[in-house]
Amino acid sequence: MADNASEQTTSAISRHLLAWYDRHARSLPWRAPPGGRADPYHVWLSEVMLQQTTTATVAPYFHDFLQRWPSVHDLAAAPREEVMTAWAGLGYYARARNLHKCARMVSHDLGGRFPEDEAGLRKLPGIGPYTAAAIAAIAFDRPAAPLDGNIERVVARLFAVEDPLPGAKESLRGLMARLVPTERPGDFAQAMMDLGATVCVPKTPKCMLCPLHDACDGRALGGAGELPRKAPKKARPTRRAVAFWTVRADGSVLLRRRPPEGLLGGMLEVPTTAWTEDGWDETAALRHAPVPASWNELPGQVRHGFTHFEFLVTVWAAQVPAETAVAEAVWAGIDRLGDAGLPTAMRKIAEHAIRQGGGG
DNA sequence: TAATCGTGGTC
DNA sequence: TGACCAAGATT
Repeated sequence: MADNASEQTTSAISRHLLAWYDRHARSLPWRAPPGGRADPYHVWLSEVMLQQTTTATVAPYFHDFLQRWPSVHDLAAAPREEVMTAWAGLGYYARARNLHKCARMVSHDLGGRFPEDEAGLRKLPGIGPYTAAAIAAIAFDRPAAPLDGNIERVVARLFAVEDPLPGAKESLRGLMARLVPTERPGDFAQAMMDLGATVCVPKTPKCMLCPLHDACDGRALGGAGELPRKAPKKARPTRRAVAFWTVRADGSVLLRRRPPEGLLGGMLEVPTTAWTEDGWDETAALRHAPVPASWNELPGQVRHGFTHFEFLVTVWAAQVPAETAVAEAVWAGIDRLGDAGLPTAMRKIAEHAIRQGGGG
C-alpha cells in the first residue's frame, strides 16, 4: 500500500509546512507574525472565543473585549452580567461563564500570569485538552499537540486514517504529536490549522496547492476528500413554546434572566412557556402568562435552530400599565433592546414581536 | 461514551 | 432548503 506519510520523516513534513506558513500565514487580530509570540491573555481569549466558532464571527467580539478589558485583571474585575452581555450573540454561553471564572482565578491566584504548561492550563475552567495544548504551543512555544477540527482533518488525510470520529480522536492525537517539531511548535500548530482552513478544506480539498501533497497518503489513495469519516448524526426534534411579549406603558418590555446553568444559562430571555415537543393550545399557554392582561396572538412564528433541536415559537403580546410590577423582572427599553444583550433566539422573538405590531 | 450546549456561513 | 461545518468543554 502507499504509505508516503510514514516513509517521509516527520521532521521533513513539519519543515515543509513551516516553510509554507512563512509565506502563507493568515493575518489574524490575535496572532503574532511567523516567528513571533502573542500575548498569553490574547491567545487565551481568542482560543476560547474560537471554540466551534469561525474567525470572522470572533474578530469583532475579540476587539470589543480587549477594548473593554485590556488585561486579565480588568476582565476579572468586571461584573459577570456585563461579561454575559458582551458575549451575547456568540453562543455557547458556558464559555462566557467559564471565561470570567478563569480570569478571576488567573488574576487572584496566579498573579495575572497564565500557566505555561498543559497540565497547569488544564486545571482552569473552560480550558480543555485542545485549548490547553493550543495556549501552551502558541503563547509559550511548548511542543504541544493541539487537535481541533482542522488538524483532525489534515492528520486523517495525511495518514489515511479510515477509523471514524470521534473514536479515532486519540489515534489522530498521537499522529499529530509525532509531527510536532522542537523548533517553532507554536507556528507549527497554527500552520496545521491554517492548512486545514484554507487548503485541506472539508469538501473538495485543494491538493494541488498543498505543501504536503507528496507526503499525503489520503491523496495518494485518491480519497482525501472523503476523510475523516464520521459517525452519523441523530435527527433534531422540534420544541415548541409560546413567548409573552409584555409592553409597559412607559415603553419598556418584560425580560427575565435565565438560571445560571443549562441552555442560555445566565442570559436574558423573553418569558415563555416550557419548551415542549407537543406544543400549546391557547388555554394551556395563557395559564403561563407572566401577568394577567388582554393577550393577543401575533401572526406568524419564529424559528431558530439550536445544536440539538429546532425551536418554534408563537408570540402573544399585551400592553400593561406603567406601574406593573413583576417578580424577578428586567424591564428593558423597547428602543434599546439592541444593547440589552439578548441571545440570538430571543433577539429574533423581539424583532418578530415589534414587526407584528407589538411595539407598544 | 453520549448528551448538552449557539450561531452564522456555505454549498 | 437542509446538512454540514467552525481554533470544543463539561458532565
